[in-house]
Amino acid sequence: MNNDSQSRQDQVRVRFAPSPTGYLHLGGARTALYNWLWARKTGGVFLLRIEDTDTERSTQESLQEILDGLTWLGLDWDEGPSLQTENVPRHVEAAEKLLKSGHAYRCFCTKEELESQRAAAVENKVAFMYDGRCRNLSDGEVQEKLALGMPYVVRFGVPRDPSFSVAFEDAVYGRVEKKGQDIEDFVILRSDGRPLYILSNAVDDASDRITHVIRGADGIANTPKQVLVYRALGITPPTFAHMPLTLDNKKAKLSKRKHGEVVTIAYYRSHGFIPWALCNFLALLGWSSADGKEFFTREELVEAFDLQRINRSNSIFNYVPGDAKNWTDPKAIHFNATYIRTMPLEELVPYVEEELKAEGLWQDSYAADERDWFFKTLDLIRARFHTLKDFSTRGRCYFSDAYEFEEKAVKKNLSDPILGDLLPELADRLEALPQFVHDPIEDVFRSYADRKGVKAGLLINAVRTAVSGTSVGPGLFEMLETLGKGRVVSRLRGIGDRLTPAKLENEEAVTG
RNA sequence: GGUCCCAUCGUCUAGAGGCCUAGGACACCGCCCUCUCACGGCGGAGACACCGGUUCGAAACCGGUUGGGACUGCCA
Repeated sequence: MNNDSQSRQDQVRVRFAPSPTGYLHLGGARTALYNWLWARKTGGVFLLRIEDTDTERSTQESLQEILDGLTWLGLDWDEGPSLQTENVPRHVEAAEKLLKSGHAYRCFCTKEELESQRAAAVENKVAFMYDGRCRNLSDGEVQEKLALGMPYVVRFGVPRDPSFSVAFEDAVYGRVEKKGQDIEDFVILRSDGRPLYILSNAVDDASDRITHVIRGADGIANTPKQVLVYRALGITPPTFAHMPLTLDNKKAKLSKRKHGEVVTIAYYRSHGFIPWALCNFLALLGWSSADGKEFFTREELVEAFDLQRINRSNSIFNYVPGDAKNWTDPKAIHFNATYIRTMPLEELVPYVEEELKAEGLWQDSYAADERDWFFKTLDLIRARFHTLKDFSTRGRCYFSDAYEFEEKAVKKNLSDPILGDLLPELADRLEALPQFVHDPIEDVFRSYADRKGVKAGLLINAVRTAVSGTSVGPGLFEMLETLGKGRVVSRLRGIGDRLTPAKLENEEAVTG
């Protein structure tokens, strides 16, 4: 019992706190992942808090997409999602407390005044920082302005002792210290009374009893301000762990506006990624395991993950626009392909089922009478696939007779005129086989090639293209066995009109 | 402009002063395997940004330079 309450007190509590103003993107997912990993590793709690205080930009669709994305990735949360807007009264209360304790003050400067000051500073290339003029207003002056109904914001009054500085120990970056004189008297409450991020975030982290704030390094700059808020409120700040940012190949921030859908999680879902493959890839952007291992099951990654092994330098998401083969970071594709190729079949099957259903290629028998055939087929074809999409595109010929013929493949493998005579005869011989399995099929090909004085390769490649439409794929004899006698024979017999340009012309002449 | 952070192959990274003529992964190239394409195996090319200092010894520590990034909102 005692132990329980003790451990509850020490229990790690982390959160993912996105603002629902856009899509769940790679950076956000990685932040969520690191938090989730830390919670799972420590037996802690992972909570989800939606920071929707920017009411102008927050949308329901965005929130839904974030939730869907996290669910798809398998990053389950233990508490929430809570909405930050519901906590606004608590934030305002904190601001009032700070006002009373003298840590904050009312500032009556208008936006316009500040903006012109800022513009002038930029023009003169000098640092702009609010000069704190309202800080020295007497009680009488404040009352007077309030009586006049003048709008005001609430600013945090940073101690102005020249020797004052704030410091915190970052779990990734080490000690971070900032001089008080380099910190502006920042706004914590807008003139309409709504709280701002620095305040809300700190107050919510405190009331959510967050122990570790794991977030992007872009948050490091305002962490000293938040530490100031915590202290003024008499709260012990959480441990901060800032993770390096992920940038594009020009070292610019990843954004949907600039890079398009490729930075959104939804894109990977719709383009045939295994969710865990994406997580595994993302984990390695800014973190590495001590033993150099790269592929992890969830359990293994939870076990191996450690805040201390998070990098300090930004990483680059190696996406090159316009590269058809590498439509996203090549290493991400490699991870996905490796998962597809090596994961337990029973785990892969549901993903493929979903894909085939979406493309109208699914048969209920695949889960019943033909289950064994289905598993065997997936096992045969998955080795060459990069995404789940490949099962419905490149793998189409295994599930449907309506597969495409690649022009290049037809030209390469079906252009020899002799095939017009060979293929139908070969079909007859295959049809006559009592056992339509690998070795007998191969015997038919080899002996028929011998008899006709052609290379077996000619027949093999021609048949591959005839039954699948492409020039690449698994070993032909296993492929034919999987396809089954009926399909193979009918496809070979139906191939006539695709055979040679000469033959095509003849047929046209006859018809015309 | 100011404050802060970062700096190893094209990319992700290992590296806590001698284990480094710098290791792994992806991508690339070659060879092998082979009915094609993958997989796999073997091999190749490919990096410590620069300059100083500390030290017997520096990729590692210190300083500077350069480069990059973050922040600099009554956004989050």
